[in-house]
Amino acid sequence: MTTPPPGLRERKKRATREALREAALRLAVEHGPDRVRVEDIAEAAGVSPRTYNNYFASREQAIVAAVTADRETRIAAAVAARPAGTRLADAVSEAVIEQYTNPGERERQALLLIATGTALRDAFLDAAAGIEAPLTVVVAERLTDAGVQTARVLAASVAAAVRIALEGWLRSSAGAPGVSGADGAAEAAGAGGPAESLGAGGLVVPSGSLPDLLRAAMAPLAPAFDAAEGRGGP
Amino acid sequence: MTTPPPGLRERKKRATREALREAALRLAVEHGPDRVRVEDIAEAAGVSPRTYNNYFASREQAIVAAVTADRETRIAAAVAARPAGTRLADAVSEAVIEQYTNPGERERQALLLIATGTALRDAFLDAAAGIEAPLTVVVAERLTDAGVQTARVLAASVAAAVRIALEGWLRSSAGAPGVSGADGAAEAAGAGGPAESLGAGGLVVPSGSLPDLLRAAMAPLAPAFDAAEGRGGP
DNA sequence: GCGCAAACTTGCGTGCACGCACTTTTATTG
DNA sequence: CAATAAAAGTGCGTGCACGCAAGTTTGCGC
Repeated sequence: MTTPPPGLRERKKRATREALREAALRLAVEHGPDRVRVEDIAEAAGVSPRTYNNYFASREQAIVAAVTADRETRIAAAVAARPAGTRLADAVSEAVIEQYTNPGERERQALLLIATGTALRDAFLDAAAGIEAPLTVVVAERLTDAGVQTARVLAASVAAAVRIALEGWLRSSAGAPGVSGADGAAEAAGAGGPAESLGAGGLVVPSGSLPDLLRAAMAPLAPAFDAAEGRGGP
Repeated sequence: MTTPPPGLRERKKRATREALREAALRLAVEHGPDRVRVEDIAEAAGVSPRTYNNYFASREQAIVAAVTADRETRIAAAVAARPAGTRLADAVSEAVIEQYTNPGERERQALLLIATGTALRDAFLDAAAGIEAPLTVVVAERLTDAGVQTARVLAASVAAAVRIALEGWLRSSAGAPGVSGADGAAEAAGAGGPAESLGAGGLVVPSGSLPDLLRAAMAPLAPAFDAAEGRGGP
């Protein structure tokens, strides 16, 4: 029903994607992230440069994908796997933390690489937004009463919280610009006054462990989940 | 204290930015969004093409900025203007709706233009994320007990809710791809099954008015704001 | 007024994203 | 198994984002 035979066509696609991912990561580690051209990655994967962009929309996405892989769908699956009676807020929170808790050695090396430059960092944070769509599906399943729109908002809020936690986690040696991790649009406003003072002052958890940061970031959303589930107080 | 004299340098910058914005919008309306090159916009604003990118990171940003302008900072100001006793959730919600409720004729024309293509739509939604930083500041002011991290998450959630509302609002004639409006990262997951069925079924508010959509999108977050404020039940 | 330092602009060059048209490969149907 | 449809890969051309290293303007202290 799900995948009778995966189909030869599909296998080739996945193989190509994985080849590109790994080639991108390997070359980036070997020569430094800025000294790798798309042409090199494509060649290392045995494919045309043009084909590269059929798989990844930006150069950084390929590198980041080597770490991200299909984390999003696994999070959704992990949420769906929790028993039906559990508090949705807990189910989501634990599923997310569980999937972001990896002692993988290769991933740690990749993350070190990602933390070096702004471009890769942004791509990594953008990739984290990928959990929104799968999360919306599973959340909507449990919130049949509240409507799809509520599920959308809650899933997006979780994605935002994850992004914030990751931002805080990556903020170690490099000076992060400000509060928001969004693209240049914020700068266009020209306000640029008090935001820095917030970003600069490290009042909150200088650099705690990632699970703790994730838990702390998602905690404020729990009441919203409870209300959507119909749980009044406790 | 805020702006003793704005300074001649700053005035020129703002003038250049505005010239670029308006030139971009005018040319896009005249010749269609895809038939305007950066070179044309720069020339119309009397500036070098290279300088254009010193003000806007992408071609679409300039066009969108003509509508967005400094809406973000006005939202923050509107929140700060509410009396201190009001429920924070209401203050934020009303401030946002207030700033997105404009019967401006020129803006309506621009939004019609924006809705035509995918690129402009995405840029517009991205620009909406610009409210996050200013919102974080004002929310953090009122939530001194809960900590800055909570303010960050709540502000980001509001920004996400606004994005979702705008997505739903723009979904009229053009077929939107799915649930998430994020960039191509979601597609990389390969899940792509149930998400479409959610996006396709227009169960929730076929195309209500924007204020209603915004209100509905932000409503699920109200319990989170209440809890952060220390308000137990009501 | 004078000159200095910082900020803004600009030309140039590089790599990249992506539309279009075309070839090659895979899947399906009679 | 052949014919045909669908989909992925590829070459090419265009416009764009952005780093770098000048050139130019603005602000400020003397």
